[in-house]
Amino acid sequence: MGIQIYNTLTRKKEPFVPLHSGTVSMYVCGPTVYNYIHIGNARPAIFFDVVRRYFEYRGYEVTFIQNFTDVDDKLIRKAEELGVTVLEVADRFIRAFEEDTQALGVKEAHVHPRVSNHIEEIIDFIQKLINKGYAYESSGDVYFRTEKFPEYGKLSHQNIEELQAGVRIAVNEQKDNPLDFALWKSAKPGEIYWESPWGKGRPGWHIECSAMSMKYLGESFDIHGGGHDLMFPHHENEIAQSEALTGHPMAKYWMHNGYINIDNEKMSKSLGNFVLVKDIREKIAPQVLRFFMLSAHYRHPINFSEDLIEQAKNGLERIQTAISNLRHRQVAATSEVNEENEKQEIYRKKFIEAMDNDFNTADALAIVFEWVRESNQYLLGEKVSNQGVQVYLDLFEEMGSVLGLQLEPAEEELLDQEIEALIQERTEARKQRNFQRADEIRDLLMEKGIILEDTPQGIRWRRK
RNA sequence: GGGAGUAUAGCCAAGUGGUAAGGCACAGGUCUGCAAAACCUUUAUUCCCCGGUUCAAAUCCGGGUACUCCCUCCA
Repeated sequence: MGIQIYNTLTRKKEPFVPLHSGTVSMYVCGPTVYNYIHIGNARPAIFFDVVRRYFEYRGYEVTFIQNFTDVDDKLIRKAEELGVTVLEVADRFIRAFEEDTQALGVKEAHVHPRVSNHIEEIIDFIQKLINKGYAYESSGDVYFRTEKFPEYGKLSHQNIEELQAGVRIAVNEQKDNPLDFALWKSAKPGEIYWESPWGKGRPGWHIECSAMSMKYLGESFDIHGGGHDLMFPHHENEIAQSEALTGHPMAKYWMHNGYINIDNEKMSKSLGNFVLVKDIREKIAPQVLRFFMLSAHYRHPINFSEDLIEQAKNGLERIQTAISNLRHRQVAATSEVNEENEKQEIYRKKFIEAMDNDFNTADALAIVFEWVRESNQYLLGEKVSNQGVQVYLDLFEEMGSVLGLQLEPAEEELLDQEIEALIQERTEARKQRNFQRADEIRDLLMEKGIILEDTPQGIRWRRK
């Protein structure tokens, strides 16, 4: 079957056929860097990272571009607030973005183009649109003439008449038509600006993605991704700009991820319920957040609450425990019999089948859990070999790396001597069937956050 | 007004024509000195409601109901 992708443009799942055999070019709308990212920003970051990893896993050479919007109204306001320049604000929050996404296990994009570094390309793009009659200058601003582009609305499946009827914004006198959107905005006094044929100003929001994707990926590329809310008007406008200029489809597949609600409510400034990644990282392991995000289909909305995070945490722990069970047995395993390869192949196929189906990470995780059961059952059997254990570990590693999940428990740091001594003492006590003392020690260590387990292969411990 | 989406067990969540995955929680059992971990078993005659198509529907069609999002900056 191969990889199937749900394409917003056609509203159907389609087989993925790359523009250029063996390669995938993708562009994902990145954040406006005026603040720390919240968990709503984390969803596309994590999800499209999985898309990228999966393509790589399937042998494609991927070029992954994600922009930073570093010039816009929100940045200008923030800069005033902080008494620094717009670009200093951007630098600061780009660093924060990198820290947060790195913690979430997101691989770095190949290029993170910034608007402020691409003004020349943007001006050039706009000039060409004007030359072709798709844009017009109006007292220092430049607008895109939407009625010149008959396909306007094809992505969000709305037609121009209905859009016009629904326009809620105050009519801007500069525009010929309320649906026209800004390509270039003239600078107000004191604002950051660049020189242009239309005077001092800065790019409108949508043009950056058209200009920068074209620069790095060409006039047509494979996949354009972003949040569901960007579908209209942002992506619609990108299509209008790019396709008006080039006459070719901008992207072949458009992918949109669903929203995150907090306790069943939309995240919004007025409700004050924004959850920042940097804050949540202090309370829950980033891996748990990542696991949580991947436990539902990317196009469905998900709800965020403490209770659901707790569920995710416990689920992830089941997988990690299975792996440490394998590690624990690895040294002791003796039998040389290994009949697990066939089983591994079956589960690998199931995993690929799940991911092929429009990146169904929820299904893929279900396969990981089935592998957990297989693994635990294996360890229960008579014939456990190091080779067999390795077969289980290998597929865990393989699936984990596609999902970007660190399934292997973190390297256990050494216990301090006092605790080491207590464990020793307890082992002795158990030998002498002094269970009272043994239980005492176990309780004591439990208070220190260390869980002791007695296994046929000897005692083992883990942190709570 | 226009567009899009969601409704599946206590909770989360796949499945989109062939007779309900997986996880969390809960209960019983096995193992254990007791635990933990693990394994086994049980847990939705049924997928928001009402009609229809079909040998067969959670899945398709029609009509409702509820909730969410977009059309204004937004992931």
